[in-house]
Amino acid sequence: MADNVRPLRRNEIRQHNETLILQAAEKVFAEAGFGGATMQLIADLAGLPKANLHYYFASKEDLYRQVVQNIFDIWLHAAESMDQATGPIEGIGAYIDAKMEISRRHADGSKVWASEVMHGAPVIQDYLETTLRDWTTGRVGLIQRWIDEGKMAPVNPEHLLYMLWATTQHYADFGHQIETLNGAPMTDSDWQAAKHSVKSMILRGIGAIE
Amino acid sequence: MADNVRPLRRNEIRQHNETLILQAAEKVFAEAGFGGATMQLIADLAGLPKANLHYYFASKEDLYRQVVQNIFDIWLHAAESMDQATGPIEGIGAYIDAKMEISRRHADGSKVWASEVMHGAPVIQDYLETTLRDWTTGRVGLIQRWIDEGKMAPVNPEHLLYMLWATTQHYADFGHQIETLNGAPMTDSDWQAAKHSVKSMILRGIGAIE
DNA sequence: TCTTTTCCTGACCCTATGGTCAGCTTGAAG
DNA sequence: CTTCAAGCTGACCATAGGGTCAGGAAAAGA
Repeated sequence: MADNVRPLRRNEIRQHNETLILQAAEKVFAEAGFGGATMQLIADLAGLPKANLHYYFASKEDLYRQVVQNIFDIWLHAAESMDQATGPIEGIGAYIDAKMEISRRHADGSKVWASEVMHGAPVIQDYLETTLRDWTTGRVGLIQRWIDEGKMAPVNPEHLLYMLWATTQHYADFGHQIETLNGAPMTDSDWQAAKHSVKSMILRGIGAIE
Repeated sequence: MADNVRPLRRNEIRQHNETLILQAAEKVFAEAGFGGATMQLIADLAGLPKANLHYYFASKEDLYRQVVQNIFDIWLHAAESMDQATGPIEGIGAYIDAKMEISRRHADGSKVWASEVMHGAPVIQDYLETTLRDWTTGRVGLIQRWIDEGKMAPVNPEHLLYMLWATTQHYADFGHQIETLNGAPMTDSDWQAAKHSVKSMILRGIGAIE
C-alpha cells in the first residue's frame, strides 16, 4: 500500500498543521497545565519541529489562548440544547446530555478550561464578563419562568447552573480519580449509567420528576 | 511600641518556618499550578530567602507533596462527619456542610488537589488507590444501607458521591467564575444560600426529603 | 520556466529557575 | 564562656525552555 501523500495544497497545509498543533497543545496543556507544558512537548506530539510552532503561533500564550477559545465555543454550543425546550425535563435533561458528552469527548479541553478558571481566568476573563454572564442571565430567566409556571420547585437558578456545570464537568476533570476508584476506564455503559444517575438525581432534586 | 520579637526557641523556629512556607506554597501552587509556581515566588510570599526553603524542603516536588498531603488529610477528616449519622438527611447534610466549609476556608488547597488529580495524580496516586478507595467503599456501603432501609431513593451510591464532591468543590475550584458572574466576592449570606441550595437540591434528588 | 510567496527548520540566544554550597549567625547545652 | 549543632543566606552553577533568524524547500502564479 503506497503512502497516499498527495502534496497538500497551500491552504490545506496551513489548516492541517494548525489543527495538528492545536490538538497536541490541548492535550499537553491538559496534562501539564500552562506552566508545565513546553513547546517542545507539544511539537513532539504534533510531530513537527518546535520552530514550526512559532511559525503558526506567535507565542506559547497565543497558542494557549486559541485552545481555550476552542473549548469555550464548544461549551457555549452545548448550551443551546437548553433553549428550545418547553420545560425542565427536556431542557435540563438535554443540557446534561450535551455536557456529559463534552466531558467524554473533550476531556482534555474541559481540563484546560478548568485550569484556566482555577488560575483566575487570566486569558478569558473578558469572556466570563460578557458572553458567559449574558448566557447565564438568560438561562436564569428561563429557569425562573419554569419555576413560575410550576414546572419545577423554586430552587435558586444560579446554584442550579453551578450544580449542572460541576457535576457534568467532574466526569472529565476528575476522570482520573473516577477511573482509579472504578478500577478501570469508563466503558460505554458506565457513561450511560453516569448520565442517567446525574439526570435522575438533578431532575428529582429540582422537583421536575417524581 | 517595641517589636515583641522574643527570640524563638529552636523547635519553634522549625515549626514556624515550615508552616510559613507551606502556607505560601499552597497559595502559589493554587494560583500558578505546579509548573507555573516558582520557588522564588513562594519564598517572597513567605518572606524568606529562597535558599532557606531548600533548607527545610529538599526540592520543589517535596514541598508540593507535603502541600497535597495536607489537603488530603483535611479532606479525609471532613469525611468523618458522615459516619455517626443515622440517615441521609443528617449524614449527607453534615458532609455537605463540612465540604462547603472546606471550599470556603481552604479554597487554595482545594485547587491544588483538583490540579493534582486533573494531571493524573502523579504524587498521590497511591493514596487514591488505598485510603480513598477504602473510604469510598465504606461510604458506598453506608449509603446502600440507607437505601435498603428505605431512607432514600435507590440511587447509585458512587455517582452520588461524585455529585457531592463535584458540587461542593466547585465553589472553591471555580470560585473565580462564580464571583465574576456574581459581580462580587461571596458574602457570608451567599455562602449560606449556596450551602442551602446544594443541600436541598441533593437531599431532594436522592429522595431523602419532600 | 522564472518569480514570488509561503512554508519550513537547524542552530542559536538569553533569561528564568531549581538547586548547591561555603561560610556565617544564633540558640542551647555543659 | 565555650562548644556545638541548628539555622540561615548571598553568590553561584547548570540547564531548560521560550523565542529568533537566516537561509533553504516547495507550491502558486505569470
